[in-house]
Amino acid sequence: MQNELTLYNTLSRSKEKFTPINSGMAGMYVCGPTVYSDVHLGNCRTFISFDLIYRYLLHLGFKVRYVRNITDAGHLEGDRDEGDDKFTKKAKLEQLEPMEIVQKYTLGFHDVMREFNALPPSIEPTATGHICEQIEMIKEIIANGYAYEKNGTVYFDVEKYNKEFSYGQLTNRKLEELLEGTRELGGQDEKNGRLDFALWIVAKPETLMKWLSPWGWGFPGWHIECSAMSSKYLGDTFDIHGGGMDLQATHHTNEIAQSQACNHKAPVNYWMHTNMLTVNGVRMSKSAGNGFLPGELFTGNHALLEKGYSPMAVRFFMMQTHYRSTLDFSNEALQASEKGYARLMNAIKLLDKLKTADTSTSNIADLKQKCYDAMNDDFNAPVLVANLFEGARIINSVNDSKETITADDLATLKSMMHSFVFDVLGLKSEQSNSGNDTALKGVMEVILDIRKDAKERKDFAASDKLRNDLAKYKITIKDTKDGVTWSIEE
RNA sequence: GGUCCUGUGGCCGAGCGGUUAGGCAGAGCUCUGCAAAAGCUCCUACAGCGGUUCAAAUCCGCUCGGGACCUCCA
Repeated sequence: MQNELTLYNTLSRSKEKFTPINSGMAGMYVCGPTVYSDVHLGNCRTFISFDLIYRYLLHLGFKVRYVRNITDAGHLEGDRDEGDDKFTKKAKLEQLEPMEIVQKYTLGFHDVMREFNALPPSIEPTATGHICEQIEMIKEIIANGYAYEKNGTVYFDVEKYNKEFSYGQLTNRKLEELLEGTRELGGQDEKNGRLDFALWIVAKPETLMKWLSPWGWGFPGWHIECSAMSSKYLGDTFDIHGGGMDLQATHHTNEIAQSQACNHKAPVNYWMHTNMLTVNGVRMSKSAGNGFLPGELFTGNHALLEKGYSPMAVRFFMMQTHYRSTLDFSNEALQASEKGYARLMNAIKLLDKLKTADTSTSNIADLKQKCYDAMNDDFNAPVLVANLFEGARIINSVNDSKETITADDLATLKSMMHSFVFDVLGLKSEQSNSGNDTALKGVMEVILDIRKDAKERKDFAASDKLRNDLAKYKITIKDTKDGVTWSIEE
């Protein structure tokens, strides 16, 4: 669509024109959640950012295969490749089977994504469903000489790999620098090198989630699942790999090393990283204990929240910040978004009621182009939103007969507003269902009729009482030139 | 200690060499019985100090803040 899509590639640290491997198609892999606890809002931001990217690629007409995994195995608590995996630990805590933990939090994750109106990915593979692929990949890496086995655990040999490839390329660091920042190996460590990481981890007698491998019973290391599943579904080299910025230095660095060591090819053309959500300037994270659960945000049931915010208000809040900038949470900012979102949606509702004229006072084609320019510039949603507000302004002005619009321009404006707001930004109307209730509609008609009579008699005390009483039930009455309207606030 | 990012009006947040970003809040006006909504107008900022340039929020240097990663985290 008008001009080309560019995106910021972490590999080159610059914006690049997006050229897919296969014309008209796009393969995208995004690191999904580890389902051992509830997703917090910070996690959601990443997935909502990539939902925007997915939606825009679809809007541009790309045939997109979007793969987002579910990590449901392995993933140790520390960096020492020992102890329980996160699922076993949580299972013991909640007295459930590990797979019950997985099921519980996977369902919770899907519920939250649905609330945020995030499209489901094309494929959502699980680590436990791809143990064979991971074992095969590890075997290949060992065969190629980049990994070694010690007592049932397989380690990736980072220093050997670095002799031929650049291990720190994603974060622009040299191996010597990385080694300096790592602690010395303790006496009990069996790894050869300080930076070596586990591909496969030996099971202990009490380990609950384990599989039989050529190296005995064990479970996969965290990084190998993404390498195995991305190459299975998208090929040895694919277009876009995304994830949160916190995964860049370790997880994605190791993914590149694994895939390169296995397939002798760079796995990804464009690496995209989304920035963190912060609270009072500090990153929201599970370990910092400053995260909210989406449910707490919707209900307002949290010490930091003054009130509840609807999923769409929150989504809109996120869309007003670029995905590579940190987004700082605050009640004030969220309330501003809530109002701005309502303003935008109200304008869209007016689109169907506008009267057309022989001339247009605004350049709609130009505005539409600006929307594309914003999104083509590394998915700049905040600028898109600014342009959509310009659209809202035009709609309101035409509605007030302060400006005019031709039928053709109105059709363009309408399709532009709808496709960008609903399809690309992924917003949806939060109109209460009760508004469609025929009984309620009837009652409102009767009430408004009574009020109309009162107003005609200049009995404003009576008409105001009706309006104020209805307000208690969050029903808003507006007297406009063309008559009375009513709506229910969520 | 190392690798980076960042500091924009009351708040959030784009811009990254020459234009009013935008939203919210605030003030005034128009419309209205009033209210709400909407429109118009106003509030015109870029941490500090130097430098480059015809021109800097935007590039360079220094100073002072804030943050991330280097250890599990989206």
